[in-house]
Amino acid sequence: MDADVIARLEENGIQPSAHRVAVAEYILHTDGHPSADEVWAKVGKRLLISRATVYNTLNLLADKGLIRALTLAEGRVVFEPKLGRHHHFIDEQSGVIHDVPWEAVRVSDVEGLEAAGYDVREYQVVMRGRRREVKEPKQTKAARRR
Amino acid sequence: MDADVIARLEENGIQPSAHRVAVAEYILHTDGHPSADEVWAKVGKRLLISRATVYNTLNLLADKGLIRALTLAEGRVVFEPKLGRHHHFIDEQSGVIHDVPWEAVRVSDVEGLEAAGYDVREYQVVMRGRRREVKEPKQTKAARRR
DNA sequence: GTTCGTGCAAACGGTTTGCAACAAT
DNA sequence: ATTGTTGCAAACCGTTTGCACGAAC
Repeated sequence: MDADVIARLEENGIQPSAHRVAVAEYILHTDGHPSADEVWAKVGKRLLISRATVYNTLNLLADKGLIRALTLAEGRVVFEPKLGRHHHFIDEQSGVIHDVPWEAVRVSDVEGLEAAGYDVREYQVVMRGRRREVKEPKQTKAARRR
Repeated sequence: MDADVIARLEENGIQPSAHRVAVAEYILHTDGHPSADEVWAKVGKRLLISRATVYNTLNLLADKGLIRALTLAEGRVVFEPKLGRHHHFIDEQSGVIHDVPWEAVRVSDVEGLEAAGYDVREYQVVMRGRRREVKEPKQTKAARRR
């Protein structure tokens, strides 16, 4: 169950302690964008773990590139398992962040900024608005995934 | 000098007290992206003003749509005078935010997300990387403006 | 017994809030 | 007098840090 998670930790030079594995298991398998406190609330149900350990572990995972830290909404950092490039859509009412597939939006001419002195290492489109209900669960799911 | 600023405040139903005019004058004329504390440091040199008043005023201006609050970097909110649409480039070393002209990058197919249940009200491209020095000041300036 | 990870509580930094003083109408 | 604005300090909240305990090699 956590064999693959342990493997990933070790590959990245992280000692797979029980606590770290628990945090990593949760954050690597979520498709949401939980804050550190939310991770703590969830993982803390299964074993005794302090906020500090959760924060430290998440930062460690982020440093090693296993997950990504996002600061899109105000006042808090959220984490997501690092899966390829994608864009983000933020529901203005609920604050919920949705992943938008890379191919769903096309961005062009970013290379053109090179000449103006901008070495763009990464970029994404950040969208804000409202999320509507959609009839077909297939569509919704496909858009939500990745 | 502050006649136009006062006018803009009144147009938006904001009573133009001396303190509010001072804050508004500063934030509306900057082309940077100062945090509330930075605004306080600057405005505080000219008149006695408390942090609370600066924070309250900036939030008020943001609520009324005169300026925009951004949370791109972690741990702090920065403000910018609301001038049309543009993108943002964040220097990963310094944290400095640069405005990138709307036309410099083209984004297409955002409308296509409508069908997937996303009512996109606004969007922008957020880029991260490193800012290089550029020989021609003309180029640099043009890219930085707006 | 040295090294590393953890829990706890305190510290921290940016932001907000409560409240009494103070305009201005 | 009522209404709204300000300064100050305290509260707040997410996050980090210091430290002593404990497990593992």
